[in-house]
Parts: sequence; C-alpha cells; structure tokens
Amino acid sequence: MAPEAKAALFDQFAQVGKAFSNGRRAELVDVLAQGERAVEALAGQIGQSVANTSQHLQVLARAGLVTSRRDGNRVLYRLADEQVEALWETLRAVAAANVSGVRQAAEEYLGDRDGLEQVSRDELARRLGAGVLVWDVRPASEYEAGHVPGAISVPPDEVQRRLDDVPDGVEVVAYCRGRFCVYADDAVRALVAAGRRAVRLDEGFPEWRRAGLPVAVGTG
Amino acid sequence: MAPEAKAALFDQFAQVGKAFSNGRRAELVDVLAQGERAVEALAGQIGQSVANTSQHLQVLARAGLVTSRRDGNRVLYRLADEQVEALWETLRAVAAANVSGVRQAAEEYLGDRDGLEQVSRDELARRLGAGVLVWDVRPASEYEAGHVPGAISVPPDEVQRRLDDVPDGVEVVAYCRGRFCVYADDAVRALVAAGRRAVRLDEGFPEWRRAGLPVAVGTG
DNA sequence: CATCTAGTCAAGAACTCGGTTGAATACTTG
DNA sequence: CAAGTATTCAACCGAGTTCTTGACTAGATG
Repeated sequence: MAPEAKAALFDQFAQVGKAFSNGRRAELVDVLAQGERAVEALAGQIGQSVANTSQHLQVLARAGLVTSRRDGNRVLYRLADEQVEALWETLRAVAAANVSGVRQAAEEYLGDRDGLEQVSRDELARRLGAGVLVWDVRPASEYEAGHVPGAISVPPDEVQRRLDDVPDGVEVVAYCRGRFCVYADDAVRALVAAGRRAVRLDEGFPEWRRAGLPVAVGTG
Repeated sequence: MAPEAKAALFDQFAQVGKAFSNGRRAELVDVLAQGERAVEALAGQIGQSVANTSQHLQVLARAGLVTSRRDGNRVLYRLADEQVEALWETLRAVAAANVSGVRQAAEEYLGDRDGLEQVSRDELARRLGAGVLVWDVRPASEYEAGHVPGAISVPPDEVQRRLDDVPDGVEVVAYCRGRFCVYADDAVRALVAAGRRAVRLDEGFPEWRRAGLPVAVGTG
C-alpha cells in the first residue's frame, strides 16, 4: 500500500483540526452551538468584517462542520450535527486541562471566579420545579432558538435593568453559552452586588440540550 | 470587558486545533495513542526526517497534547492524558461523518471493506474465554506497551509467515491501532485467502483500553 | 577524553493563511 | 425593472507554516 495513501487519509482528518485552528473560527463554532445564525450576526459576534466571516464559514463548511441554507436574502449557518458540538466541548476541555495559556486568558476574560458559586446541570434540573428563578443570559435570538424550560430571557445588556424584577428571597440560577461564557458570571456578580442570592450553571445551554434534558423553544 | 480578552481566550483554544491541523501531527497522535515512543521511531512511522518530526512533536507539546521524558540518550514522547485520545477519536468520527474526502482517502488506503467482517469490542470481550485466537497486528513495541489479554503479537510484516500457525477450525480476531488502521484488514484478508475464518475488531487497542476492558502488558 | 547516537536548534525557500478592499451576485422590495 | 440588502468572490500583502539542510548539544560508550 502506497505511503501517500496513508498520508492523504490523515491529511483529511487534519482538515477538521484546521477548521478549529483559528480563534475566530472557534468563536463561530461556539456561537453556532447556540443555534442557527446569519452571516452578518455572526460577524458582529466575532468582531470581524462580513467578508472575512463569510470566508471563515466556508472553511468550516469545507471541513464539514457547518451547513447553510438560504432564507430570503439571508444565508443561515448551523453546525452539521451534535457530534461537532461534542468535539468542540472535548477540545475546550483538553485545552483547559493542558494548555497553560488558557488559565491566564480565561482569568483575563472572565475575571476571578473564586466568589462565584456554580451548580451542575443535574442540580439545576432537580431545582427546576422548586421555585428557582432561571435567567438565560444570552442574546434574545439564542434564547428563542432553545432554552431551559421556565427560564426567562435576560440578554446581557438588560441585566442591570432587570435586577429589581427578582422577588426578595428568590434565588437566581443564570446560564449562558458554556463554561467559558462571561454573561452568566456578570449577571451573578450584578445580582449578588444587588443583595440577591445568585449562582451560575457551570456549563451552558448546548451541554444541557445534548444531555437530553428538556428544552423549550420560542419566546415562551 | 475588552473584546481582545475574548479573542485571546479563543486563540488559546485554537492552539489545540492547530496541533491537529497537520496530517503528520495527526499521524503522530495516532501512533502515540498506542503508547510511548522515541523520536526516531516516530519519524519512521510518519515517513519524515527526525528533525521535522522533532519540530512537530514540539508543536504538540506546546499545545499540551504530549509530554516527554528522557531515557538514556533517547527522548520518549507520550500523550498527555486519555482526554487527548478521546479528542482524537471524536475528531476522526466527525471527519468520517462529515468530510467527503475521508471516504475516498479511506477507500484508497484501506481498500474495499465490503467482504471484511467486523466485531465490536463487547463481542470480542464475550468471546475471549471461548477459544478464539486473537492477533495483535501492530509493531511488537506497541504490543508490549499494552494488548488485549490472551492476544498474540503478529507484527504486520510477519502475517504471511504465521498463517499456518492457526489451528484448523479456529477463528481469528485481528485488531490494530483503530478503525482506520490497515494492518488488521490485511491480516484478515490474508487469513481468509489461506482458507481460515477471520474477522477484525472494528476499533483498535486504544479504544479497548479506554473502555476500561482488561489489558495485559509485556511480552506475555 | 574522543567518539557515537539521539535529539534539538537555526536559517532559508516554497507555500498557505488571515485579513483588507472593492467588485460581483442573489434575492427582496418598491 | 430599479434600488436596496445580504452574501460571496477575487486580488493582494504581510505573517505564519512546513520541510530541508547543516550545525549544535546531551548523554552513552570505548
């Protein structure tokens, strides 16, 4: 068997690695794990031009990680399947465990998490029926694409405004995109500073959905 | 929070993708999943110069995927932890499911698998006590680093010579490095051509070990 | 110590990547 | 159909990657 054939096969596997080899593409995957989105919205999320974002999306598409469909004059991208989410989750876990720079970069971005109480998704699932208030701290469109049943949408820029909506004595559980998502952290800190009791879900909504826990869709 | 801090965090995650973004590095990870190896041996496996292999290994080390230790005048590399194996397995699965080129490249390298019977690791585990003959079709050093209990070592280049060692009426189960490893395929084809009954384990030894199934070490 | 082996480092050539800009295309709306 | 919006394409340039070659270093051996 020709050695080039073996090399060619591993080059194909490397295509998937290549897709994740750029920080902006990783951000795109992270956002797309929340649900379908148009190019312009994605460009805004990753802070890049639309043209550049489009090109990154095409790299992801060539690696089979995303698919697209036209809706009117917009093109909506989504992750190809749940396995891609699983891959992204494992990759982050490996990076967190082994890449020394992650700890630094995470602290730089997320701030100090020492005073931040976290609960697991099983714990949240248990408490769901027991009078806990759940905040989905993601952009409204991500909430609408799917959220924890009973959670209310509190987009990041509305957190301050909604602090007083929390009845006295009620505990808030906040969640957002994942372990390394800052929105829930910020919300919990703001709530605690306002004298409320608040904790964050240690993971994000994609992990909740992939664990087979119940999901609600739409503005409800 | 500065947007550069977010970008920096995702750039760190992308380091891991970058490590897998080259076919030769992917091959290195695949070989290292079988166990510890020295640089020269690895260079031979991936068909590259020692200098180039050393540089690839350092990229993997910087991404936290491998660690090294000195043994006399050799340097032995190994995967950092089992999570890295899990990541490599998921990456291959995503590639197999979504990258169109994988199917082609795999067929080119592995040949037609239609006439090739495969058994799962649970099936093999069940049959272990029941008179099945198990062939470990990997280089001897990988067998010594860990193998399925009761399996005998039949390195790829010894398959032809060992065909007649199989008693009549005994079925052989062959395995090697993984789903995309060609050695077990070749052994099964050779055995069948010689009139024996033979099947291959659908996965490889690393998956067997990671599933928590029993493992034997050494020349036994 | 001189020599050997195994691995690493440094520099350079060919190529690929990641971003910008401006033009082209697809579909919708007036 | 003309005008507008959303996306893609093409060209370009600086920066990074991959492999080669040859020099260098750590430890083993005669």
